[in-house]
Amino acid sequence: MTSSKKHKPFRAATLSDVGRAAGVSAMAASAVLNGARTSSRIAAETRERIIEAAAKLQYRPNAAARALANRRMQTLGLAAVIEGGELNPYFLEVFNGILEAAARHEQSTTVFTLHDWRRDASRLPSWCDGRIDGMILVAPTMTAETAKLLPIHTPFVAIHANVALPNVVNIETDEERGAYEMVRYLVAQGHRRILHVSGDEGLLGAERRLRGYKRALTSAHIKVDSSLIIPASFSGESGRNAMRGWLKRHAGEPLPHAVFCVSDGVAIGCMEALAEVGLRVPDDISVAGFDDTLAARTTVPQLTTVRQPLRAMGNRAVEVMLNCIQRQSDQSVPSPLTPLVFPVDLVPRASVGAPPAVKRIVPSHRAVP
Amino acid sequence: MTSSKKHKPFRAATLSDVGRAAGVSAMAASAVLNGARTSSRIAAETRERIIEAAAKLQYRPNAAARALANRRMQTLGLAAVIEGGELNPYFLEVFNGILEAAARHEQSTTVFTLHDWRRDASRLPSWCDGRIDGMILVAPTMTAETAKLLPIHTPFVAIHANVALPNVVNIETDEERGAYEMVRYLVAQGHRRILHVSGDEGLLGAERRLRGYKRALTSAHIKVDSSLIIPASFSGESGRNAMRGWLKRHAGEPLPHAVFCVSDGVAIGCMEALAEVGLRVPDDISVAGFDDTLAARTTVPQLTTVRQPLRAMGNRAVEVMLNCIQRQSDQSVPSPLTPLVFPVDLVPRASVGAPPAVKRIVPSHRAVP
DNA sequence: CTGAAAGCGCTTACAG
DNA sequence: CTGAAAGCGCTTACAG
Repeated sequence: MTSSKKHKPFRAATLSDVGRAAGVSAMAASAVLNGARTSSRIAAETRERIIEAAAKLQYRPNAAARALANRRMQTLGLAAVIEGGELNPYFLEVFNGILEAAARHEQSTTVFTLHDWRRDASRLPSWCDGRIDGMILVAPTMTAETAKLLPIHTPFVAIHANVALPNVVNIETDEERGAYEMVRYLVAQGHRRILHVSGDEGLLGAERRLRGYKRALTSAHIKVDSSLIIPASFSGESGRNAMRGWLKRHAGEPLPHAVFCVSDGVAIGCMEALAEVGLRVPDDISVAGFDDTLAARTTVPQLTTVRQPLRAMGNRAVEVMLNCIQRQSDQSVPSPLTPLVFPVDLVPRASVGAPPAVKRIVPSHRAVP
Repeated sequence: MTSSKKHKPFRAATLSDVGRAAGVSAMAASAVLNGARTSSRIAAETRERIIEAAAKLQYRPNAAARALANRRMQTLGLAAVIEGGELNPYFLEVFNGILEAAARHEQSTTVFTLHDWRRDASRLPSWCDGRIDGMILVAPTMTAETAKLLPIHTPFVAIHANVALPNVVNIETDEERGAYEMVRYLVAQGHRRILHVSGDEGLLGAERRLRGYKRALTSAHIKVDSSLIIPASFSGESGRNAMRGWLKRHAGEPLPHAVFCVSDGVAIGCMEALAEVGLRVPDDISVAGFDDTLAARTTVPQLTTVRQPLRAMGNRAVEVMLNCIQRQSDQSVPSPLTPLVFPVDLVPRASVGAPPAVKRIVPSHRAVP
């Protein structure tokens, strides 16, 4: 193989290549092509030549070189648990919001997956090695102590942390109120025996939802019955199992009028378990979820749920993050805008009807847009 | 503020810092900490000191600097349309497979979202600027011409491309066989009048499924009746409209025994249209889908469908990609392992029963785990 | 076994 | 208005 024909991998054009092609130095090219500020210093005619040369060579500034010089990768990290046999629509919606806002601000988004927060939180620091400028934690389950070990150079924003994390901007929702309003709504439809399929104990979200459930019952003068509170985790499978288990243990006893589930995923699992034994929703039993993920609209019947503005929260996480990053180099930049606690909304759909005992003609429910 | 107290942003430790702390040069530190090959050259005692210093300083090699020197970012790009109802579960499963394999190979995954392939495919080149080492396209819908414009420096792998893309490794499934087997299965249940609600014309997936449908009928000596093939796109809404339209146009005529839909979304739309006119699935008419998305298990009855090994395909995409990247610098590396066409599986659930005319006692269908 | 040098491709002062 | 220089933090030959 001769030297001139050597089959070395093609390389992308660099600033020097562009400069050479345009008969100027690399930094003149830099000023025109990348430098926002200094670009005006270059003569209009030189400018033209440089831009032309860049187009011809398909010049694209090398991200790694840029990052090294600027100490900014223009990339946001996103750490989450996204697996579990069941698909995780919660994640998808938050994710959409983050990607959307990141793209709007011309940031890339790099996704890091954990199998389990407790076990894998220790891996977070290793990802803060210059490949991202900040890290958004989605539904992290970690102790405040662990959070203190996060590298100081990297800003962190958490959405739905299980506890308020130190050194981290926490973004959350008013889950207790969401649960409260859902249960009040069920009561208003005539339900009194309301089963709650709960989330993992110790998770802030699960506890807030449980608190809302209890408070709503109490305020409606319905006694909280602990046999109507069954544990699950946030997965569809656990919801299915929890519902199956309850049905088995309470065979022959009266059904609950309604089931309020800690999440849509759990609610869908419940609906599967109910379908297995031939129970129709909402004719025989009503089911409600929480989150208003995409899946809530794909079930038949569609799921009554509590909407969290997941997308907007993802958006906000990015904006807060960008703000933190800016402040690293420029302390005069003002702090993130409040509120970081987002309100929630009840979304009535077809999975909740009147209880069988008090069946009556009800207007057909329709999806709220 | 005195100079010594200047509040400049903390910086992560560099190799020089580590070298200084250990009393050696930066490249000695580099050899020990990052260089796999040269590391043996360093005296064991020096080694120790360096490792200790690195630990104390929490040294982490800067990814951007490394990428610049190595021309490898250790990051894979992933381009997909992830919004819009139907596609999401599909995407999530592929995504999981990709993230899983990428993490196993210590690659980051950066996600790029498109609103629409035709419009946004032109943005792909701008992302190939050194921030990723290769790009995986998920369900791209682009012309072969557009694919030719993709930068030559970056390897591309596509999962479920709408047409075989040039300069791209294409990973697909045997959709024709999936459709074939589904229709054979319907025939085996006693169905002969089988309606096919098809997908967008020109999409490879839709055409393959249609071909499988026709081939199965022919092989069962059932004449293909073009009035039993109706067009839709891949959305639930189009399925609902297609089914409604057919029912209206063919009022008074005999119903099909079964409906084979091009996707689960379309099948769900069909089920809604059938429910509207009081037809029960599967008692009056059977319905089958394709994809085995989350939604397939949430309908009542659960949907008989065809499963594609999306997760495994995501895995394979990463492995093929890594192989391509290696071959860029080392041409002696062997080519990707076949096969790149994945088999599919029939998933029988409750939405398919016997046709009304040949109704007989059938064992109760249950969900396949 | 260890260090000084050059380079990856960019940017940011600093000279002319 | 434009260019030569130094540096971002690493790696890879090349000397000692």
